[in-house]
Amino acid sequence: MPRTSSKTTTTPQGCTNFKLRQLTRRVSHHYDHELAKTGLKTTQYSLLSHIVAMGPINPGKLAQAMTMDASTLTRNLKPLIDAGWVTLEPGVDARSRLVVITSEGLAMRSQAKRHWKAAQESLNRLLGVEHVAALHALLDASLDSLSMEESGEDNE
Amino acid sequence: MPRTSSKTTTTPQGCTNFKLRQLTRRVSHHYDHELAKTGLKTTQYSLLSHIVAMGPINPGKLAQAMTMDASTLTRNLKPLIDAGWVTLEPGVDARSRLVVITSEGLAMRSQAKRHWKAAQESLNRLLGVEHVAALHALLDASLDSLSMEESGEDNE
DNA sequence: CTTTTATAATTGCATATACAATAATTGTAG
DNA sequence: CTACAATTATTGTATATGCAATTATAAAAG
Repeated sequence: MPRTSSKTTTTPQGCTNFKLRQLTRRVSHHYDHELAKTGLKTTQYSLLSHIVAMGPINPGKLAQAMTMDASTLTRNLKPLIDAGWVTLEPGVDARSRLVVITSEGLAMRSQAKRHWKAAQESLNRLLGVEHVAALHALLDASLDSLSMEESGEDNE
Repeated sequence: MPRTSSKTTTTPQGCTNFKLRQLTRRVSHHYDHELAKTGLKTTQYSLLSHIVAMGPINPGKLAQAMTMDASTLTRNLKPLIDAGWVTLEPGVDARSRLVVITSEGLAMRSQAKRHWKAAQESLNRLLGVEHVAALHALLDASLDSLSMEESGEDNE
């Protein structure tokens, strides 16, 4: 007879990567709809927030903290610099730099934060706060597990 | 006294969108590392798989099924067409088209599937199968909830 | 039959993303 | 001090992503 045990029958179906990308598309759409009122993309809001929180910081460090490639960060900064929300200052070296928020950047982020909050709260309502909390926990745990990996697989 | 109830204290912290994008970057990196051996990006593998599964299909329908903008699909098809894995055939109308897999496309997808499987299984090991199953369930449920929304907010 | 409206896909524009290669600088071995 | 190695950021190239506008066709209205 077919196995009907209550445990260990949980082989994941489908592709984790596709599911993640698919949901990311929808969720980004949700936030963007709200943040559009400020002229910021959701990705730009995240970047701006990290700069505010992590203060003057090297591009490399910031990229690492946000889990993105350094070259991606360089390019994502450009619209923010062009808009005058952020500046690139000299660092301790002649090779290193410092990403610095401007007062306009602070004002923009403060305004955008209200819209972000609205988007987050309406998402909480749509999915249920418990659901979102559980999702956050799984996402954070997954990220941690994958960060371990990266450090310890130089076996060649 | 501060509230210490075991329930309803679960207000989600942080930004769902950022967490999703962050994990998506890492997970895509994981799959890409494995799929690179085939010359396919993970996104291309997903697209190819959907075309195989959904047979000759209109671009619009395919985009909808994959939760992506039609214009995104148009452009994502280009590399696959250039590589000869897919063709664009005339549809029932002179305006509609059909996305069709080629024999080379089938062969490529079959080869790539092995690498996808390896990537998925190593992810399962890294995160734990129970963990991945739970994540899938949450991602699927979230997507469903957000799909409802879209249909029913035409109040103007 | 012509004008208007709806449908299907694509193109223009802008951003997001990363790998490989490069530039610029600093550090180190000899 | 100089040749080589390591560090930090950027640029070249290619794909991923979506909104707004456009093209092309079909359907509906009059």
